Amino acid sequence: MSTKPLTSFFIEDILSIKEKSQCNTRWASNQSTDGCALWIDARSGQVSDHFNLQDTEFVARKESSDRPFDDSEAARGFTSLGKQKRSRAAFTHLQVLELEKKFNHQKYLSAPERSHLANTLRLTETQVKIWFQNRRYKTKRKQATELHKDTRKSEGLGIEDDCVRASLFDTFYKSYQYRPYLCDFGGVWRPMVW
DNA sequence: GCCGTCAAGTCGCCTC
DNA sequence: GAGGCGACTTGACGGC
Repeated sequence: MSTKPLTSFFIEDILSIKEKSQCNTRWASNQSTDGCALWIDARSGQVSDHFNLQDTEFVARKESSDRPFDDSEAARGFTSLGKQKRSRAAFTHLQVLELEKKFNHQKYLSAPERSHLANTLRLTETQVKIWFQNRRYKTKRKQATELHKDTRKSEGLGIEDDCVRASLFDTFYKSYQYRPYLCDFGGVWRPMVW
């Protein structure tokens, strides 16, 4: 594998990817304009070979090589009790990046959009669906935590508007839950202000 | 060893 | 009844 010096451009990208995705720090990627990507060891600062985005096998080989793999039962996906081990797919940084980009643009996908994204990222439609489901729930939980913090901060100061607004949003959210495609938040996902 | 993260599993609900 | 949703829970994994 050839290596190239790390430019400041890539350092910035690695930092932003690390902050955004909170994935492990070993590999970060940057898509270049010619549809290829550079894979960078974030610890050593070395850049790997240029490879085409379609070559996801490269990614799989690279990531699986990070872990020792032997012929034991565990390596074949079985526990000592003979039960099949549950697998946990780790999406590549590039996949997460694209999913995040799409999520920032729209919080719900139609079936064709999901299918297209799944094909583009070489994931299954179910994986894309579950990723969006989990991502929405994560966002909601984060918002709830922050609201709870704000509420505690403003307690006793007569600041109740936010709570009223949150309550209205909650009502809207519940009615919107099963009709997700009827509403477009216009890019930024936040509580609606009536 | 504990803890946080995250993909996937489960359950109950809703729409069509 | 199928398929999608939110609201959890579970289990694998990595960081400390």
